[in-house]
Amino acid sequence: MNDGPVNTPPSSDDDLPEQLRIRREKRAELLAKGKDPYPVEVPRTDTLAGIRAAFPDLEPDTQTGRRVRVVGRVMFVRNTGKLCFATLREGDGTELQAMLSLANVGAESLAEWKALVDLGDHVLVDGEVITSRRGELSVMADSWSMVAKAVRPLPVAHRELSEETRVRQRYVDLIMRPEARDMVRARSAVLRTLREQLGARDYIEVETPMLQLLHGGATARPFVTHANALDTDLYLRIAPELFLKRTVVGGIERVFELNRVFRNEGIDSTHSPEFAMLEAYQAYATYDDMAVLTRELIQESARAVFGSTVVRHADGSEHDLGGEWRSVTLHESVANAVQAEVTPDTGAEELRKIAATHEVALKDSWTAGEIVLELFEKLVEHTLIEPTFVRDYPVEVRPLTRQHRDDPRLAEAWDLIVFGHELGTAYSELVDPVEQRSRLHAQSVLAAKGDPEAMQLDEDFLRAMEYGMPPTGGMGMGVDRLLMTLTGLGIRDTILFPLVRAEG
RNA sequence: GGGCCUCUAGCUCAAUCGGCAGAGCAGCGGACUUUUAAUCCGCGGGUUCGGGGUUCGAUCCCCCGGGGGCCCA
Repeated sequence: MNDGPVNTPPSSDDDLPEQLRIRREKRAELLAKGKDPYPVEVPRTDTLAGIRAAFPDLEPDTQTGRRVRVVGRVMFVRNTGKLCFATLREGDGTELQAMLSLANVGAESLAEWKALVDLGDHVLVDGEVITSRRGELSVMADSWSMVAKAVRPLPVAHRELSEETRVRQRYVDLIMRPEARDMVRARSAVLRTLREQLGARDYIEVETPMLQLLHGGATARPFVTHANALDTDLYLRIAPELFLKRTVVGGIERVFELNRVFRNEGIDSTHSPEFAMLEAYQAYATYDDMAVLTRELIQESARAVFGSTVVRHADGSEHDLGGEWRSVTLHESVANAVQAEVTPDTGAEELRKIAATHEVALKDSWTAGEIVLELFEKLVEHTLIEPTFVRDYPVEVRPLTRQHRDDPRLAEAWDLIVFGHELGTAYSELVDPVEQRSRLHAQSVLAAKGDPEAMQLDEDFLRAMEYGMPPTGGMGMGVDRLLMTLTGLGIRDTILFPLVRAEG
């Protein structure tokens, strides 16, 4: 709760804007007439969708004899003298017309309908399924009652909702915009698909700590909180990786977690401070195996949303994510972009010259590997539109990845880039506890020097690894990013209630 | 963190050069028994994001602060 004006009751209804005051008066009038504006139970017999399905194509001016009681939110009203029309809508967006005639409901009930029902109200209509003379499938009311009075008016239905209202008042966005409702369903379909597909491959879903004594598994700035009972600071996890690896050590050979991680960093159209992450680990697998898994998970997610690997973006464009995806090494991709030879043998000095000619700013402390990664991020990443696995990163930028079997300066790691953004990553995991200790020690030195993103030395994680971790492939993928890839929308459209600043 | 744009009625937006703050939808009153964003007649509705300044006079110009968007870091 905050103390914003939303939570502060006005001193009297007189202070309210006219339309809110009038609706409150209508609520009071219902109560005065002994009619509950918010009844506890609603004797619905049929959904609007059910009625539409049962009577798909009636002739105009048909009486079915079918008596129903339906509920819905009033989206449009067309009140005439003795015959009123209203468009009712239920949760999935299905609409059905209600008709109220003087002859059927009587003068008093019709007058109350006109006086007390506003756009946005939920109403119950008891009547017969008919079609109007114009052929509109309708319920011709014998009676009606209020189901839930809306005391705040809905936005105009025929204008775009402002960006701010869409995000701050998602409930309004969901009422007004089918695309907002579609996203909720698309996200659910993707989450269900990921779980089903992993389950079908004998992966076990686990839940590991979100509150952690040490943060690790990624390079990112964490949120800090405090546990009173332990009188100690805790971190909200930036990744589940180190606990999932402990799980693999324990013999759970195929394991995944699909839940929220938290990073105390920038907020923009591609970054949210809390986001949903999938991580999966498979013993006796490599980063090549994880590439196949990742591609299949994404392609199945596309099928779950679109019925096909062809995804449709909000701008109307279509993109086929089907088939095999191309791979390129990090150094090849940079060499191609800068039109010069760039290999693991290229020295830092040479790379600095290349960076200068392409106006890429570098830090003095960076190694050759770090410079190549910067060149990739600045010059290449946004150009990779079709799904591309970018492979074999410098070992110093992947502290949890094993050295490449063919070149110890490289790590067996790939990033998956789609539409110019990183969608997922995978490693052949580092499982040598001695090597892992030395890598984390280097990270902890960086942390001691003040790098807030460096990893901490997690002795318990190293102890687990000392018991022997099998060779393992691991992958991670941002679920919000996956939804963005599938829909072409920004991250705040994929998250139902994204973080927003407190209202002023 | 920096730059640019923006904030006006319930909602979406206007307002000329600094001169009585308007429209559509929504609302209220009236007419209308087949409407589809119903239509027709009439009427209300404003802390112009907040604070300060300049001015006879500020939605408009200046300063500080807040919210939102876009671009950059």
